[in-house]
Amino acid sequence: MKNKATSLDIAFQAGVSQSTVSRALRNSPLVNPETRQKIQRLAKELKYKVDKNASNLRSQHTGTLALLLFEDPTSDDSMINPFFLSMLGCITRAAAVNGYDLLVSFQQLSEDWHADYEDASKADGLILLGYGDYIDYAEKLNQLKEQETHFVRYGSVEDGQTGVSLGCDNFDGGYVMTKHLIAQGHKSFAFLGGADAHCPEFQARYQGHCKAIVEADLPVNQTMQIDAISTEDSGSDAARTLLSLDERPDAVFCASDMIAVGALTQFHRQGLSVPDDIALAGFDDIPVAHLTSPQLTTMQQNTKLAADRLVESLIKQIHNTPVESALIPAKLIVRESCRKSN
Amino acid sequence: MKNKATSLDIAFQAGVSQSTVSRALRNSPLVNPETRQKIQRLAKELKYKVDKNASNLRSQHTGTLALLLFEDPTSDDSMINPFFLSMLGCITRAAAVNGYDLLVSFQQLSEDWHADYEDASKADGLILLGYGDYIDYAEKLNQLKEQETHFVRYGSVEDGQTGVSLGCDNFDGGYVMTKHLIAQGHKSFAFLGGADAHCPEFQARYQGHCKAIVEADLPVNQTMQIDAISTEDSGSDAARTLLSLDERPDAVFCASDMIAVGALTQFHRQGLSVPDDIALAGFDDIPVAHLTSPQLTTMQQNTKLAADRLVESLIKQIHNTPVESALIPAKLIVRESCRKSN
DNA sequence: CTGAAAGCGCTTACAG
DNA sequence: CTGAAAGCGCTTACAG
Repeated sequence: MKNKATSLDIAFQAGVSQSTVSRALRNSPLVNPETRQKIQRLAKELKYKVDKNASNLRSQHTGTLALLLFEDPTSDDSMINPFFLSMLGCITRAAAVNGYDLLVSFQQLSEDWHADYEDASKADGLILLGYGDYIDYAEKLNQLKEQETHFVRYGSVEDGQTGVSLGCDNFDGGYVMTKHLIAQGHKSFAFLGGADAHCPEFQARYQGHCKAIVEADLPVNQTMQIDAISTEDSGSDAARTLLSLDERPDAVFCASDMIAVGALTQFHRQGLSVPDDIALAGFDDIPVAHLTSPQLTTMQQNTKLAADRLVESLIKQIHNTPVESALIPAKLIVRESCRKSN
Repeated sequence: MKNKATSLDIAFQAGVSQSTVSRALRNSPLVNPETRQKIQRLAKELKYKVDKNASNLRSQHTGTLALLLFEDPTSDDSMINPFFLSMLGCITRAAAVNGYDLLVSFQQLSEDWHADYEDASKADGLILLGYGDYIDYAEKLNQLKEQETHFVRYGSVEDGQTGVSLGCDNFDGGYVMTKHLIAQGHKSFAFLGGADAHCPEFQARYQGHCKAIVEADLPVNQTMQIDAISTEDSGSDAARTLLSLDERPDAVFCASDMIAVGALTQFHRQGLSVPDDIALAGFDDIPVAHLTSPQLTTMQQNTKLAADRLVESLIKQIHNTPVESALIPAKLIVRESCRKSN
């Protein structure tokens, strides 16, 4: 980039002041239409672009949003959870549509994330995305709040949380899926996925799952809840643990599709047929879910809708419009992996 | 963000000049170690962060890289090609490792991309990623060059291209895969994917494919090359067209895994068994490739390696170190979809 | 509607 | 090793 044109160059050529150039370029009504047109034409000719650093510095906002993606430290380094990848894609688009740039950052690499972004005047607001230990990061949310940083979180939505969160209605999702499983005639169940406060999203799915079982007067078997994080390997391990137990459930509900995919591989490896020997359900509806064999029945999270809401909510906060946390419903997608087993 | 601390606040509390604070914070050797420590401690206490806009404006560089992702306008709006999604993830990481921020942008939304980023002083350099009509965009590359914008492109690598490109060795990839198919005993082939200059990557894969066939003294059948873009639907359509022809090939080589996945679905729908009735191979090794049934034999593009190289090359250019275009080899991943059919 | 001037918060010669 | 000063390229009161 040599000899970049500045607003002064344009002012000189247009025979007006630099202030007028600045106004004309931002379509201020305070400028004569003819002057404006002349200036805008000149700007195009000179390939002039407003220097963002200068304008941001002066006006004290950035026109960019930052997306902080947390990753489970145990997850495979080279592979990002496809669900978040999909969210990332949709958020990028939503930000662009609203005229914001998007700064993307992975947060395994910096412990100081809570301060890094807005403090550095890089972004007007933050989108927080990812699994990760909720208990660890609840405190950082308080710091963000204290600094009056604008942020939205995608994740579990509960009363008393700091800041605004959007998230899938995990409890209802777990409930709906389990009702479906019961309606298919299944009577005993396993749940693959961590189900404690460290991972409140999975926990809510589990609680919804249990509610449906109890409502159907079926027994909840605690030993059938096996921890797993959202990776194929972890799902596979959990499935192996499950199959080593004395009894085998009719249906296995996995806290995420990644877990389900891992479990499916394990079931096949041990000679079990899905859904004939054992039914299998996931959560998320990631792109692979309809490509596995059998195709996976799952609860769909609408990533495009979620991304739009996230960006909208953040921009409202930036404009000081009050916003509230909200739940986004998940949708049951019935495919092949849960057909009645007898 | 209220009352944000500035370097002046620190200078005042430390009893030194603002210049010294600036130097101390950037670890300049020109500052007394004790003074430096005092200043750095103070900065931490006050949660001070350097204002990027101000420092970028003054020093005339941004510390950020911009990733421009082109998309095939025909592709499904809500779904980004998983191969590029994976690249996006790896590039984000690679940028972070090198101390750069990453601005992500989808380029269906702006025709003016060639000017938008570096000109606006948003980024020190550009990474160009995506399929898209090469002929359309070759000219824009010239504009970038003319403006002395730093950029790297991921895509086809050919002599006489403007700027520096990194890319998979598509020709060799097509060749290696086809040799494998031949070694499995297959004698007649179809190729699913566009094979003209608008999509030079697919074209190169096709040319490598043909070379292997010719070398084996087998006939190349032009009617068996069926256009497709890299989506499931397009692959499925191409497979349908293929099956409507008079003869059926032993093996189908798809220009991408997405095409292969679509083709697989179509074959199953028409009652064909893969690989027993027809062998199927892909290209990319996207995450679903090992989850289909049968698992897909494919040529793997190492996205992590590619991302590292892309970022490295761009940073070198920013530092005015000369860099060259280069090819990254693809790796044959043999799975189940190509076993000999008899 | 327009211009002159201040100033956003830094970095970096320059002088000591 | 340190400080005073200039200046990056804008936006925005302020005065006309």
